[in-house]
Amino acid sequence: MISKLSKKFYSRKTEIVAQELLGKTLVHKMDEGIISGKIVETEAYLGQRDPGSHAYRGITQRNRIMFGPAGKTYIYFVYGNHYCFNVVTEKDGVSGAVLIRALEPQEGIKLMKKHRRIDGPLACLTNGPGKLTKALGITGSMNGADLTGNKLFISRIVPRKKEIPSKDFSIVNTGRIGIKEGRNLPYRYYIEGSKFVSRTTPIRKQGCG
DNA sequence: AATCAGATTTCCT
DNA sequence: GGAAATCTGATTA
Repeated sequence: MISKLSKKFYSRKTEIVAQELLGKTLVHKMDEGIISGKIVETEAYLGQRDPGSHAYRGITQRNRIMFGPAGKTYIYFVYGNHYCFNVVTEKDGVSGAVLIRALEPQEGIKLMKKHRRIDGPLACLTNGPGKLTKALGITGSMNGADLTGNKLFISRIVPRKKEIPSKDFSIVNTGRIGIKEGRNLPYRYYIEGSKFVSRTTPIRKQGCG
């Protein structure tokens, strides 16, 4: 049984949501077909207390979604080339978001390869924040979209009675990647041993390119 | 394996 | 003007 995560799930502390998103499935239903992947790596970006967060210096045109109600997407453009996909957390009026950094491809692998325009190993398709948005067909026009809708959402497997618990992995907690301020704060989480985490992971070097 | 330019938007010192 | 929550392809050893 599959169940979509509710607004209530997202309306909690950012660090909690970041950890609980691990193992859940991000789904994008497009005209071309369904694309989905298991979330294996996340980072928490807090509000005014967190120097690594876009929300650190208060509300701006770009980051205003982070201050609104939970369960929306916050998508921004970085380094002139890439989109990063976040989910908004916390109560309405409190800023916070979780960056999805890596997925393990599930459905629609052919479409992912088409979007990425590569035909390499599976582990190289969605192992980074810029890569996964491209593979799933997520663009800036979806900024602020509601994750409780039917096109783009996150779901969890609800185990039937007596089945294995849905969380059968350990979480590794480290500092965040790609930022200068607040880099040492322990707000990055990933599934121990996953081969699909982003390339700047000490776990192993990936020959992706 | 390591380093680096280039893509080029949004926000700030 | 310069840095930023990144990735690719080229160049150097």
